[in-house]
Amino acid sequence: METDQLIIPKATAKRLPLYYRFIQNLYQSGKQRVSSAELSEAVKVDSATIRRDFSYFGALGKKGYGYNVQYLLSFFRKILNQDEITKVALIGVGNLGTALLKYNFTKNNNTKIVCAFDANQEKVDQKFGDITVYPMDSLEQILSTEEIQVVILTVPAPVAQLVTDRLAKTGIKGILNFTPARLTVPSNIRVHHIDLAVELQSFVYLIKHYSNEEVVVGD
Amino acid sequence: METDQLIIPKATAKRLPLYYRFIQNLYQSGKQRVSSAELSEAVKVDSATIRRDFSYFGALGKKGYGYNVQYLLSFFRKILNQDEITKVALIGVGNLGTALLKYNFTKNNNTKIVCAFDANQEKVDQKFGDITVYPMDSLEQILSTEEIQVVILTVPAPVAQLVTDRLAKTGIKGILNFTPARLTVPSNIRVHHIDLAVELQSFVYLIKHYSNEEVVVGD
DNA sequence: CATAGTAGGTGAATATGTTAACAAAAATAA
DNA sequence: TTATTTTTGTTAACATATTCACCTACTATG
Repeated sequence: METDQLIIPKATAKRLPLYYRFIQNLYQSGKQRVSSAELSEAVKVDSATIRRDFSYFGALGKKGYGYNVQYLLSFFRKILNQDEITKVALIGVGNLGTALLKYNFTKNNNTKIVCAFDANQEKVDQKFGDITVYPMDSLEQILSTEEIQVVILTVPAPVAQLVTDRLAKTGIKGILNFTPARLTVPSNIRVHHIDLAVELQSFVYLIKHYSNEEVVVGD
Repeated sequence: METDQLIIPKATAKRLPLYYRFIQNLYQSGKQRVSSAELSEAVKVDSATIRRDFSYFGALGKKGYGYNVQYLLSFFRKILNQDEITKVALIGVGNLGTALLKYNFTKNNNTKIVCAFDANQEKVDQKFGDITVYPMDSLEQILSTEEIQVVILTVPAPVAQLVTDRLAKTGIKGILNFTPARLTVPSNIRVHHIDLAVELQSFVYLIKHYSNEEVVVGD
């Protein structure tokens, strides 16, 4: 919440959860130490990039040895706020929304979808595990009482901006937008687009127009 | 398919489908011309970036006028191969897989999921529109006869690499990987990861650690 | 036809990200 | 202990991407 003094490059920040997950696996499998080379093999990120990423947080490893798995794990847990769960709401319980509700984000993760909203009366009051679907009327009220900061938006594209305008008046900090709409938001709200059609289409473009110089993994 | 002479920066390539979709909207709404500033407002990409992106394809616009919508549209249609549909297969008809099957990619899009696969006998032979679910046994055979080049992978993480190894022996060119597994593939196959848990978690990290210097949209 | 205004294309500056290469330090082996 | 190997952390080179700022060409107007 506090404006951190230590600013990590965005590209690095995006890889942190990936590192965290893999370090967890290592720990669970009983491994004591790991080198940047091994990690690289597993997460498909260049080992120099991994060392550079880690080095933003100081000297986490030991020369000639590598990184201590348990130490790394506890360090990343702190960095990624794993102890404090971030509450998330999901708006739009359609096909994708439902899939995300059933997706167990909390596993290996500090985020949890705690409530959902839908305009369709038939979907209201449905339950997905311990998540209840509420009517759109109650949006502002519940977001406020639940103190929700992040919203996953999976509504139909034509209403995306309308819903966003309502969200803009709440205490929301970020919108993870799965709709194709490019949202207009006030500057205190951050938007991250995951546009599945664009992802698929640009992937196809890449495949058709670039000879395989090299295996490209990740973004 | 041919090793294109004209190589566009990857960052630009990823934005092309976005531009295309918006130009389509403009065209359908009867607009004749558009400036990079207007486009910028709509797709939330800096206008200079848009002009630079377009300029890789030559001079598409006219100074003092902007871009002709119809011309842009037909140009991008060609660029993005909109006339030839790319066949896609989906493997793993779980929650997310099902959502993607119901997602109408073909609308505004040159890609179509033509078949699906699942290991669960109960899901085999189900129909989603005109898409049939086949058993995993028939994977290689159907991918080959359907001449499929791109696969969407939505299987459970523990079997992702196993399925990938089978895919590696087919004529597949690309895997759109929605599983958390980081796949090992031969160099003739391209992988693009969309890791929803990582996306959510790194988004939360961003929100918590970066003061809102500016609204950040997109990747 | 002249003039004011608009808006694309692009060189140059800046910003961001990745990677090779290597010195230093620690681990390991002999 | 000493030599050898391993592996980090980091400098410097490189690669990619974004943005500014401006020139130029065209449009629109009177």
